Amino acid sequence: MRDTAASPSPGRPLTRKGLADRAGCGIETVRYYEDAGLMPEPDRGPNGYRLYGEEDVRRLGFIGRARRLGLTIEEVRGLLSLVDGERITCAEVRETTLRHLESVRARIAELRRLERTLADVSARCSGEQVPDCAVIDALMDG
Amino acid sequence: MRDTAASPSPGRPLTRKGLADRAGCGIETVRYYEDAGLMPEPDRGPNGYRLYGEEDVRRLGFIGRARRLGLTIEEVRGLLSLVDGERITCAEVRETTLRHLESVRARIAELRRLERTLADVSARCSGEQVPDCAVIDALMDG
DNA sequence: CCTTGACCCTGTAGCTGGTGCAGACCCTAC
DNA sequence: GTAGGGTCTGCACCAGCTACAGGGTCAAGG
Repeated sequence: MRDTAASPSPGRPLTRKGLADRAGCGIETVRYYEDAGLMPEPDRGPNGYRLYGEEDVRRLGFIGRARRLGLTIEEVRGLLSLVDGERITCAEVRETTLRHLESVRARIAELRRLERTLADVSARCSGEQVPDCAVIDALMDG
Repeated sequence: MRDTAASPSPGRPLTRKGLADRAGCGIETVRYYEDAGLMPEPDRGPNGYRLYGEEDVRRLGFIGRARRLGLTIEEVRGLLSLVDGERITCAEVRETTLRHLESVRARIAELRRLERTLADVSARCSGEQVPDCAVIDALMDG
């Protein structure tokens, strides 16, 4: 792992909201990822408050970016276990990524078929104020 | 509504499974749509069994096709209330359809951006058995 | 007549990926 | 001292189903 120029972990620890803000997610989401085992159990202050460091910001950012790329929680968990285990290889990561790329392409193809159907069906619709519609007929008698 | 050449409603009523099979969905789904108010409360036989007719087959088929086109339950409910109210106009249906078409196109555009990002990121991946991966770096330090 | 197996009924819990709320505590500033 | 923010926990909720438990019913076969 490359080190960022920022301060190392226990400079001044972040609260849950601080972490959430830094990573651009909600505080409940942090807890959810913790429950789901994607984020480790953090240290606690004397008042029981969670304390986070820069590592957590990076990790939560990783999760967020992966999720925004559409990876499932399980896929993210897989990548994180590679990272955590230090036994990460580029080949393994590539496999997850390409598999996901395939599924994205499949979803695009599916949506394009859908788009055509919707365009076709709505083109047959006169759009007038009449109680008779080709869309409804198509759906009812399809 | 156009009449189909099939037998009218109470020829020999269908059971829940019969209806589900005809419409190509599971029997639990039928109950779910009933609870959700998309399907009407059916008549019951003396044993309390639900009894369905051809109208129900058509309606459930309508719901299934609309769902397969990606309409939400709420959108389907909207269309059905137009159908039920008999005050259906082509213009109203067209509006739902076009709005949905827009959202499908937006999803396609979003997925295409995603596809490019994934393709880019995986192209930077050597795919070798080395403990260092451009994908992970991109996600960690993005 | 009895059993087997398929079906039906209801209520309820689970799934994914969070979001939000209640009720309690804590901490800081004014 | 009190107002406001923050934090803690546990829980319920969203879509859109799916599945299971624990019972009842029914038709066919032996």
